[in-house]
Formats: sequence, structure tokens, C-alpha cells
Amino acid sequence: MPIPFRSKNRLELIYKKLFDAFGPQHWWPGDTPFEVAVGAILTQNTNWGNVEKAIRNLKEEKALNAEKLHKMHVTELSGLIRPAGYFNIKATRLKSFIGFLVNHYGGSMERMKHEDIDILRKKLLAIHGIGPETADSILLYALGKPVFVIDAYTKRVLSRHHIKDHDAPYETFQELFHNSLKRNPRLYNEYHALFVRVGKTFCRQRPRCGGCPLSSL
DNA sequence: GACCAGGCACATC
DNA sequence: GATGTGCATGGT
Repeated sequence: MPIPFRSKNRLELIYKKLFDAFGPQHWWPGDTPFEVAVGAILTQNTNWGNVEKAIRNLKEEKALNAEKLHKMHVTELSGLIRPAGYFNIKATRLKSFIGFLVNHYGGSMERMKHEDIDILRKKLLAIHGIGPETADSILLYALGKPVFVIDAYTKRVLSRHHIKDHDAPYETFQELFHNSLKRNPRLYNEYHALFVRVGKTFCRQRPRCGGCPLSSL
């Protein structure tokens, strides 16, 4: 039987256990807010190592900026991001995001950052190829907004521990964190990164629970 | 050679 | 509204 903690305490307990076990994760890997946003699109359903190869290609072309990518033809872009997989789809998605960034904020992530958080989230979700996880990754990791990112690992860990049904809607997972924890971007940053860490290490589709810091929950 | 990875849009029922 | 499918590379 799950321990009958109030959900607030349970989420705080999980965070403490993960942080004690793994320490700070130093997320998101990326030199600039623009690079983080590009990485958020490239990593959709894809191993991060492949994304790094694609980003390296963009850097070698000195193309990791809004102006250059906005001008670049989509087929050239898809060639550069090929290692990230789904390269045709992702090239179109990148172009959509960058078109939005250029048209609404003059290509400036800093200007985008000043937009109201709820309005910006709605605008991001209206972009073709940007769903809730990608939008929230941009808000949290590129712009430092207090928005919790729900991904496959987060869902898997919480459902394995009977905290929430795996197939519950994205927003209800997110509300669990927003209602239980301080709206603190640094906490959300670290916590989500720790979910990915424990997910990669132990809570895979075929779980390897031995040694997992959450096995005593 | 199968399985897996930091989703999303779209078709179909 | 729920369920299934296409998109693709590269590491284990």
C-alpha cells in the first residue's frame, strides 16, 4: 500500500530523496535561451545524445541564431538536424517557432521573456509542432518561468508509485506540482531534471528498481 | 536485430 | 473523446 502522505508532503519527500541521491543536475544543457528552445524541439521523443549532434552541426554552420535559421531553407535545415531523427518534421517545427519568434519579438528571446506567462504559453501552444511539454520546457528552461515540465519519465515515476494514473491529462499532472510546491523556477528546474535522471537510471519501460532511491516509498 | 529515447499532429472510429 | 499511427536517427 502507498504511504498515506498528503500529496504535498509526498512530492517534497520524493524531491528530497532524488536530490540526496543524485545532487544538482545543472539543467538545461545549452549556452543561450535560443539554444535551449531549439533543443526543446529537437529532443521530442529523441535521445539527447542525438540532439547534441544536431546542435553541433548548427553551431559549425554558425546557424544557431534566429536570423540565420529564419532565412535558411527548410531542406538545408533538415539536413543539418538529421542526427536528431524526425528531421523533416522537426525542421518544419523549428521554422514555425522561429517565424513566431521573429514576427512577434523581433527574433529576441529576451523580448519574449517579458510577455505575460499565461498568454505566452497559449501562444506557444498555438504554434504547429509545439505541444505542452515543449512549450513548458521553453518557458522554464529557456525563460526561467515557474512552470513545471511533465514528460514521459515524470508520468512513469508518478504512476509507478501510484501517485497519479499514467493516462491522466498533462495539465492534471502539472497542477499536482503547481498546487503542492512553491512556484519556484529553480525548484522546478532541478526537480524535473531529477525525474529524467531517475527515469533513465532506474524507471525505464522495463524497470530496474534495485538501488532506486524511490524504492522505499 | 529488437528495444529505446526529455512528443506531436492527424486519421479514424 | 479515445485509440492508433507516422515520423527517423543512433546507442545499448
